[in-house]
Amino acid sequence: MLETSSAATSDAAAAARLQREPKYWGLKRHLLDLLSALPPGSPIPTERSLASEFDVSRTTVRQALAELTVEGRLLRVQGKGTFAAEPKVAQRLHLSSYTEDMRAQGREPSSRLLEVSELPVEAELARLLGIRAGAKILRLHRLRFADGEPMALETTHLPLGRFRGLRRYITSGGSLYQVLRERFGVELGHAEETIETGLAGPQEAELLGADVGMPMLLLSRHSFGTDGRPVEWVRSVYRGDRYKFVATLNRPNG
Amino acid sequence: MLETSSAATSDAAAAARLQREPKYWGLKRHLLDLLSALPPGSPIPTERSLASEFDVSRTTVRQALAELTVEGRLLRVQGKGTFAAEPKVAQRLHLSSYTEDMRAQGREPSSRLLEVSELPVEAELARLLGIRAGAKILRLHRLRFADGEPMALETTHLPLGRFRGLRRYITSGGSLYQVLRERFGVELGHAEETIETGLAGPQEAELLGADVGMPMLLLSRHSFGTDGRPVEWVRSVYRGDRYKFVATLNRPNG
DNA sequence: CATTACGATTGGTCTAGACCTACTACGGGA
DNA sequence: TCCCGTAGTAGGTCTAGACCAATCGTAATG
Repeated sequence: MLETSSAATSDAAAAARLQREPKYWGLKRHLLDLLSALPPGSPIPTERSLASEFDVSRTTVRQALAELTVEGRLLRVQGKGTFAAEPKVAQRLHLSSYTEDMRAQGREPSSRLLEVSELPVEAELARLLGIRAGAKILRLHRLRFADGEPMALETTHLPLGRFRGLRRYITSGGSLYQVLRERFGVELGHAEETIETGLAGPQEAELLGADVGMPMLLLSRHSFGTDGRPVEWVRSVYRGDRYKFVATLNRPNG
Repeated sequence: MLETSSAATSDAAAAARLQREPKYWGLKRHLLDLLSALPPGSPIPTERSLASEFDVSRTTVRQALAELTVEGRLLRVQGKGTFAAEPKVAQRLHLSSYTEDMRAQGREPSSRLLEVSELPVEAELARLLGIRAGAKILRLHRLRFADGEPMALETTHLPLGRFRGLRRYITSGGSLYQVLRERFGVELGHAEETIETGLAGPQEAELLGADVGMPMLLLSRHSFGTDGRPVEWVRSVYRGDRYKFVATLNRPNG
C-alpha cells in the first residue's frame, strides 16, 4: 500500500536506512578517503559546497566535519576554511622530560608562563600535598609549545610552606625542577600520573588554539620527593588531536 | 539608527553575545550544576522539556547534551532518556594486569572472545612483528568487562610462524599470556604503549554500548619477549567516558 | 605608498519542524 | 494468568534557512 507513496530519493535513503548508515557516516567515509590522499594543510571543500555536492543539509555536513575534527583529522578555521590536519606528536610518559622529548623528535620546545599566584589551598588538594587546608600554595599556569605551536596547558600546585620565597625564583622559560633542586635541595623521587579524556573548555581552547569541545588528553601528575613527601600536583591539558603519550613498560598487562 | 530595529529578546541575546557565550554553554553550565547534586543514574529532563524550559531549540539542547555525554557526565539511551553517568574506572598502566586492576577496585573482570582468525599480515604490521609481509598471523578480538559492563575492545595480532597451533589453545575466558608461557615457553619482557584519543565508530560503539562519536582512549601495545623478539601487537579501544589510565613513574618529567 | 573600508566567503550558532527508531506501560485477547 | 499489540515518549537524524563572526582580497582614500 505504501510503496508508491514516497518517491524518487527514497530508494537510496531506504537502502542506507537498512544498512543503518546515517548520511553523515557516508560523507565521513568519503572525506576519510579524500584525506588519505591529501598532504597536511591541504584545504578541503567548504561546508556549503559539500552540502550541495552530496545533496544534504549543511547541518549534516557539519556533523561529519565535527567528528573528523574531533578525531584530529581536520583543522577548522573560521573565515578561512577546513584543512587536513597534521599527524600527532608523541610524548614519552616517563624517564624523559617534555624538553628532551620534543628535541628527540626534531621539534623546538618552549614554554610561556601565563600566571603565578599564591592562594589558600582547598581540602582535596591539601590532602594531596600533605598540608593543612587553607595553607598557602603557589600556582603556576604554563603553556607548552612545540615549534611555536601551543601543545599543552599546565597548572602546577606547590606547597609554599616548604618552599618559601619560591615565587622569586620562578622565571618564564626556566625549569621549575631545577629551582627546586638548586634552591631547596629537593630531588624528585617518583610520581603517579593519570591519563583520561576530556573536552576543551573556552579557556583551554583559546590558549591552545583549538576548538571548544575538542577531546583533550588530561594528565594529572602527583610528584613526590626522594623522601616520599609530596612536592607538587599538576593538571595538564594536552591537545588530543596533536598528541599521544608513549610509555615503555617492563611487564605488560595480562 | 539600528537600536530599535530588533526587539524583546535581544537584550539577553546581546548580553550573552558580548560575553561571547553561546546559549548552549549556559545550558551546559546549568546542567553541570544540576549534575553535581545528582547521584549517578538519576534521570535528567528530556531534550524537549529542556528546550521549552530554556526557550531554545532542541538542536541547541542537543549540542549541550552531546558535549556533556562526550565528557562522560551523561548517559543517553534512545527511547529511555538521559541520565547522570558513573565516575570513571582507573586502569593501571604497568606492572599489573587488567584482571588484577579490576579486582583491586572491587570490580569483577571478565572477557568475551569475539573472533579468532588467521590471515596474511600487511606491510606495517609485518615490520612490527618482525616477520615477512604476507606471512600468517592470528588475530583475536576480545571484549573486556568490569562488573558485566563492557569497558574495552582489544584486537591482538600474533605471528603464527612462531606459535604454530596457537589457535587450538585459545579459550574464551583464558589468559593468552598463560598459553604463550606454558605452551610455547615465551615469557614477555617489555612493551611499548601509546595512548591517544579517538572517536568511537559504529562497531566499537555497538560492542561497548557507547555512542558513535564518543571519545575513546586508544591504547596500542607492542610487546616483546625476554629474548627481545616481538610477540604481539595490540590495539585496544577503551571507553573514554568510563576509563582512565594510571602510571607510576620513577622519575617525573622536567 | 600606506591605510582604511567594504564586500565576499568561510565556519559558528540557532531555529522550527519533520520523520525515524527504541523503549515502556497499558490494555485486550488467548 | 500470560502474552502481545499499540500508543506515547524518549533520543537520533535531517532539512532549509537565518544571522553572526572571522578572514581576506580589493578598491577607495589619505
